[in-house]
Amino acid sequence: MTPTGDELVVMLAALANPLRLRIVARLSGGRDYVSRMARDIGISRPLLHMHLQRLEAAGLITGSLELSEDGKAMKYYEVTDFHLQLTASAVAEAVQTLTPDPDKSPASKEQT
Amino acid sequence: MTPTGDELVVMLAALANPLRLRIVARLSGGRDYVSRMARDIGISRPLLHMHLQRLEAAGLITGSLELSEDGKAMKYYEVTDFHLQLTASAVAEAVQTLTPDPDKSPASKEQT
DNA sequence: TTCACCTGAAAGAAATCTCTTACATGTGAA
DNA sequence: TTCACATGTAAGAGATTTCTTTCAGGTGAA
Repeated sequence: MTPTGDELVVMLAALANPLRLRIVARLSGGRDYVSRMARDIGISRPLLHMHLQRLEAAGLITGSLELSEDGKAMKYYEVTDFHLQLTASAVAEAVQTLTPDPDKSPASKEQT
Repeated sequence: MTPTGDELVVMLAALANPLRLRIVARLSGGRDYVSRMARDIGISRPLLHMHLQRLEAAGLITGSLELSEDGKAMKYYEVTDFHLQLTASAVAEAVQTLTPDPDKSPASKEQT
């Protein structure tokens, strides 16, 4: 349940944007489909699409393609109930499961 | 105490980076000064300097310039005890104190 | 003086993120 | 058929982030 270090980075990066925060805030009030949100928020649909993908990739929202009564395909998104606890020690723990950066490790310099 | 929407974005952006997470993790184990951390972590001092500034600007760490016994200037950093609660509704609340995006507001189109 | 340590900051390359415009798909109704 | 709605994706400009290299200052000790 606790995200790995890498997952945490993805989640934080997804939330570290005003527009995406607005999107999450909006969806926390109920599910909605792409085109309507784009109209309401006042941004282009492709742009919203991109932000939604980013949020979904982070596991913060989920989307499902549904058919409306009149037969149109609508993609509804809703928030997942994530809850992250961010403190220095929580970060310290998450870092342990962070993919090592091949470059910066102390590594023995012998034997390439 | 609860950060505004704008502050939250800055904090999240500061944490949304593997290297900066490592820095926070390290400082959570005790204060340290710049050059030593750079050596240990294995990155250049200017680069570390930049990341530290970013974390300090977000209020996650604080630095203080001190004089060591042998008279050298050392900049020590330590973590602040931040704790962020990240949930959809917390985001919804923070968004209310987000600086409005002049562009995307519904705004009356008359009278430029 | 020269060396080893500490600090800060500027310049530029490379990668990533954000956003717009444009194109292509499908449906039901007029 | 054409319109109004829905979906997705690709191409490119512009801004930001990340990182290296280079320069500048300071201290105490050899």
